[in-house]
Amino acid sequence: MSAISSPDAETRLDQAPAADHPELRLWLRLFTCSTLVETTIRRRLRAEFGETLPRFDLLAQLAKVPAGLTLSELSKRMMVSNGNLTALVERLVEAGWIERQTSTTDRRAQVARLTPAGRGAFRKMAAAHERWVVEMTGGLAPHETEQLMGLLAKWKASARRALEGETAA
Amino acid sequence: MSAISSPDAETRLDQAPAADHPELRLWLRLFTCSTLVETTIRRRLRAEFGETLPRFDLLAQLAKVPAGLTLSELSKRMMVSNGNLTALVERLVEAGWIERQTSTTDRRAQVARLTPAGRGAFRKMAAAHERWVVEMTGGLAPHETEQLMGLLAKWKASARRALEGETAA
DNA sequence: TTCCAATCCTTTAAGCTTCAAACGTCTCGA
DNA sequence: TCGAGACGTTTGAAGCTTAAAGGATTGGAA
Repeated sequence: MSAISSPDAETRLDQAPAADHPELRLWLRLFTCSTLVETTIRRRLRAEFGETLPRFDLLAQLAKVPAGLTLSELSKRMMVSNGNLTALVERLVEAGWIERQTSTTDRRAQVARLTPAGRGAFRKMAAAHERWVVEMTGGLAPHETEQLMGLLAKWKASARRALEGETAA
Repeated sequence: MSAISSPDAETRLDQAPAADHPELRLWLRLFTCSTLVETTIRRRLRAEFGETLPRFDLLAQLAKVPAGLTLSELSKRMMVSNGNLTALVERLVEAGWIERQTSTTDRRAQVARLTPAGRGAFRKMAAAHERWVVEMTGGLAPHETEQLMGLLAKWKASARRALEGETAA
């Protein structure tokens, strides 16, 4: 996480801002926002629950699907690579938060599922997590939240469109 | 941070709304946006230049300050921990992109500075980086970009306010 | 001057992350 | 029914990340 800067081809010594493209400034600002909130959540999760964000995220995904999810499905939803999950799941199994077993219908697939202990632990964390997010977003009026949702949706669509046919290029 | 590593055609990530607080949905959407753009930049940096985002980010910071920066100053600007920089700087020195020397005024401090080779390499990457960002933001009209900038600024301020006196709590 | 707290950096341990390669399993068509 | 290719997962190498502990240096107070 970091503050990505701009080309700044001339490396002016005087004024820092530099007349970057508005798109670049927007990306930088989004990134800063995201990092700020994410870092805070990460730090508090560690301090108050001794957990990491990836672990919390995995529990959250499973909490939504009592029947469990395959690792592939999990990796898609969490937007991380497949290889990433193997160790993460392993650690959560060790902790007793989740259980893992080979799918009954496809012996290639591993299905992960919350244990009762895991569900309980997650509930406490989720409540705190929600408090934190609400607190950090408190400065926005409802209509602003609404507006932001719309604009971000548009951006997301735009970015995805730009990604289509990437390999074809 | 990536799920897009293999362009699997379909990306049905947004599933059940789950009637959460609007703040939670907003945070989730911001995070998705940020991850989407970041992952793309990361992947392309690797594919086209064989570089990572942290390395690019560090070069970008130094490109703005020809006289160089101490590692502490760098860690603040990049929003990463101090310990993080030691190895990162070491690798960039090895690559020949930057040079490092003990500060002449404070023998505790290490000052990092771009080499000419590093500056050249950075310029090429920065140009591509800017193209990518502009491309992904292309779907937004100028007035929408403006609006988004304002709302994100407000959010950032709100989050920072929530963080004040965190230790005092 | 002497001493001590603050500052700067490095090291360490643990965990997260990716990509690429490898392995087992499944599906489907010949 | 057999084989090719697709799919789900694991492994390995490399790098990023943090918190915490430790060493060097500085600057100011007694």
